[in-house]
Amino acid sequence: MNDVLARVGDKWSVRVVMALAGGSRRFNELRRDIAGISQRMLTRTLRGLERDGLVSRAVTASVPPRVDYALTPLGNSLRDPVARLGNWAIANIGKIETARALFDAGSDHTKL
Amino acid sequence: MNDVLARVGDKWSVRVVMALAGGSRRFNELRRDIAGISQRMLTRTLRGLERDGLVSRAVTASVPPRVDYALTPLGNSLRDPVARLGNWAIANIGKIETARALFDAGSDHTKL
DNA sequence: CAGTATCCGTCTCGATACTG
DNA sequence: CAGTATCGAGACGGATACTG
Repeated sequence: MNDVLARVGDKWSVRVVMALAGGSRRFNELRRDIAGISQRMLTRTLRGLERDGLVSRAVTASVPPRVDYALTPLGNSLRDPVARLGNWAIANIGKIETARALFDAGSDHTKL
Repeated sequence: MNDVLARVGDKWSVRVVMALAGGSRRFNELRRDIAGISQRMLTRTLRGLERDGLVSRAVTASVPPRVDYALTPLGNSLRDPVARLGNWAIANIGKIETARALFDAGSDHTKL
């Protein structure tokens, strides 16, 4: 279970899954959608997700080449738990940052 | 938000939060409950969760020393999303391992 | 367009040993 | 009991260059 959670907890994996939530995307579309990801990391993340059966890869032999990525049913089943976690993070990021500031300022963490 | 997800999605953090879901636990109780965690990783994970205001740390000065960890209200609000993620991982670990085996056996991508 | 290959610094993890 | 200190292997991630 640990390695499964590691995949899910990876920041790039989460962003790729979220980017594919709306439907299939091509490589460079993903690259544009996911700000800050390098080509290398996008490739590696997609391979990892593909290996785990969460993402499908469809190659169209043409010039220029075309590769479409999409969530598999398994990948889709991950959307809900990931979205809930994401929503929690968005809702509570303020509290967490406050707690961090307090903790870092002094050992006084009796609040929160 | 990435750093929040990093903390929350971290495999050890998830397991610690799940272990504390039933109530407060002492250091070595957690160590026993969470199979495979090293002392160092448990300490680091607890510090991280404490810093983020998700876990409280109560020291009882005695011999031997006693330290109780528990979820804060904020930590408790995390229980549900984390449990969903954990349940997803437990429910789908079989499918993922099958997918991995297929992927690794099939096309030889040497490495990732 | 969609990758691979390579280099390289940084960070993480786990094992081990020691302590109040 | 509940940590801290230290160390080395390896994973991670960015930058860059090249290719079918």
